Amino acid sequence: MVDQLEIFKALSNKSRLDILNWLKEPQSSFPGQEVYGFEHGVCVGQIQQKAGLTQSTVSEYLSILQRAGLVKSTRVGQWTYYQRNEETFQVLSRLIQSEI
Amino acid sequence: MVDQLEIFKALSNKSRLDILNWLKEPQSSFPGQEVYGFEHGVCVGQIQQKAGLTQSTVSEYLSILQRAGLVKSTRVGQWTYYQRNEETFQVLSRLIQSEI
DNA sequence: TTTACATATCGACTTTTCCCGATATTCCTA
DNA sequence: TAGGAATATCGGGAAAAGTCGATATGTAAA
Repeated sequence: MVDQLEIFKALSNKSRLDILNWLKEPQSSFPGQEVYGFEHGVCVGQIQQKAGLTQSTVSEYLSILQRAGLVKSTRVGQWTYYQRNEETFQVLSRLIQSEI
Repeated sequence: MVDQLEIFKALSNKSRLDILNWLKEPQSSFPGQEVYGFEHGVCVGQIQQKAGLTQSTVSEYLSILQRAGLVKSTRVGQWTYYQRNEETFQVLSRLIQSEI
């Protein structure tokens, strides 16, 4: 169950759009961070560094993206890895074509 | 030239989403208003009544939607008719599939 | 089991958005 | 060309979003 409005609000912020874009191709967006591995996505710290925002802000933004269904997270040890939830993007794309 | 961020901001409001939806099928969304004709879209007053917002707010919202490229307007006499700009919706849909 | 680190949450402040009433502009008609 | 109707713009108060620093929570390693 997707909430259009919540998705659009989540997408109404430059930094959050950037983050989603970086997560499209983690290896090229976060070079030299292979040490963390990318199987589960990218961890908060890496994103924070690249975004140039505080840790709390990035954590908050990732929650917003997750609540909207645009990303999903996996906890591995002390790290939380985030990756895109492509399904939602597909649903949204179709929604815009037919529903909105 | 579409500005993603501007589009998403325009879509981040319940009333504006409603308006876009009403404009999908003017005849069924605005019954009994055939007197105005629908060739050029729907005029501000009709939308205002249905939205239950003030005239100034609706006018403002329509400007926001227009700046984002989601609607286009035609002035006919003292009326300004608004209609959807379907092209932008198609572009946006594809953008979400491939770019964002 | 204490410590150190990664992330999440909280409280506060600033900026933006929402939405209104009042006023201005545009255009038609008498 | 004066008046009236439709729309646009302006100024402002309230609510929401953006963003931070400080603190709490969870997890791993010493």
